[in-house]
Amino acid sequence: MNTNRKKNLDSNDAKEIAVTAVTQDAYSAKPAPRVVPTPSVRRLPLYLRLLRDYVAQGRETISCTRLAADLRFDPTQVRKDLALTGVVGRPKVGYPVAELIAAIEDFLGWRNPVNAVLVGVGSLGTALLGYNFSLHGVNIVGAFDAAPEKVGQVVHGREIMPIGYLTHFIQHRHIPMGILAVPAQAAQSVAEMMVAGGVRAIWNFTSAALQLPLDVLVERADFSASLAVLTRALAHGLAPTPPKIP
Amino acid sequence: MNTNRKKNLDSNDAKEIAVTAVTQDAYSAKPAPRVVPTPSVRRLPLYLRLLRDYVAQGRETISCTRLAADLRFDPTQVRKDLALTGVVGRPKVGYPVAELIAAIEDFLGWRNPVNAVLVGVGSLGTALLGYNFSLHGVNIVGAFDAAPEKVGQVVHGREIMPIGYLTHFIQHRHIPMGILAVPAQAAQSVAEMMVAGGVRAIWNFTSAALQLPLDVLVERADFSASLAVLTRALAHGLAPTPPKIP
DNA sequence: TAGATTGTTAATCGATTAACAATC
DNA sequence: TAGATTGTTAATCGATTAACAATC
Repeated sequence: MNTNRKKNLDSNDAKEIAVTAVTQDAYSAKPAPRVVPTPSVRRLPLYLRLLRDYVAQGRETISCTRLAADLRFDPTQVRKDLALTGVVGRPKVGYPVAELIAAIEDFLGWRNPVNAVLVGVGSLGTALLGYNFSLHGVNIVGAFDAAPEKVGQVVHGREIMPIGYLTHFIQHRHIPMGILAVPAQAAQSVAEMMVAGGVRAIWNFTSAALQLPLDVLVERADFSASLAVLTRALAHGLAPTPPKIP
Repeated sequence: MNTNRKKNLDSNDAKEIAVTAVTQDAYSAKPAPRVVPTPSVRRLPLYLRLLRDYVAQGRETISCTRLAADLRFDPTQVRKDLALTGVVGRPKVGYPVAELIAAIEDFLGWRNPVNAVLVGVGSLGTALLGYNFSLHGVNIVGAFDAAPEKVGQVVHGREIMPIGYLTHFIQHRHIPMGILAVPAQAAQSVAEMMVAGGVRAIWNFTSAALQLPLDVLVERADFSASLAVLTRALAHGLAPTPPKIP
């Protein structure tokens, strides 16, 4: 009981601060939690995806039990995650599906896409330009490449601009996000150009460890972490099932 | 001290079990830890990447302090992660770079690539076929697509086969890994064909929540989790820096 | 009503970070 | 040698899971 004292005090502090927040910000009935767990944020798109399926099936409410089963999550975890959106469920009934969808989209900022530039129109960059991320909160409004022969080409509706224009373009159009799809050797210098232009976040598809100001958010998206998990597992105990000869 | 008792007992158990493991498996001087933390496995490729740079710079040893600084990690965390590989460092000197590289590659299974099939040769699938993952533990040895007009085409050196051949191909060639790059609606059924063929792991680039036997490892690689983190942060407090007018 | 399901607090679990003796 | 750096244990932190009263 004694080692828990600190933790309990923390909980009490949190409650008090939350109450204060209500006083300060009378607009929202429920104060947003001060800090949102990143794992929860990462899971929210999974719920969103399923909720859209439920709508297509004509469901109007859904229980956390069902969501949890479909995702192989713990039901309590689902309840905690959904609570972040402020939507309340009804015992015995579940959560209103349409309301949840809207609340998650709002929570993630997917209702108001931010503009982004993409640098590096190789095969991955081309694939990214082909996606429409506008329902996922991002609009790619400019594409750049260092290769002179690529500049001027139109890929998925965007004309490729020279790297030399990058910083000015970001600055001029107040672009908050950069997508890095260049070769690893070029990553650091292109990232610096992005930051010089004023981006606040970088989606980094390269394997480079970027050295940037701490207030720039870098989200790693290179494949090596996934591959490490998969290959390590396969190399140690996850052998292929013996093929069933029919 | 009393709430910690359980935890301490656990540590002791671990030690005893580890000792038992040594007795059972006399080959390795240091027994591999029973369970390897996934976050550590995900970080190992980052070290590997930096270590290769250090080699290129002519370094023969590297301290965890330096690695930690370059990656903005805690030095203790780096020591813990590197300890997984079994490589020992020398106080005041650091870790031998070449040895670490080899040990990490071994640990991840990147010295002996596993075979994989890719299904869905759209823009992302094409990009993935263009990568050479053989230094990252994976060889894509077959590509499949449902569209009859794609079948027979050669993309990055692989002839696209019809989905109908998928299960047999996996079974016949003992392929342990499948890469899912199909539209979300097709994901579940293609995944089931992969499992029917005998894959033990699936690299899932779709947003679908797959319902598969629990002993099949599914590694999620769709973009929505990353996007959620980025857009949520930008929508709440990470505004673009005001452009500095020169 | 009875009981499934929510919202929330407490307990557990696991990962990260701090502390420090050993040592090169 | 002196002190930077390792290896490892202990402490902290944060996320997940269990428990359970409230309630529809």
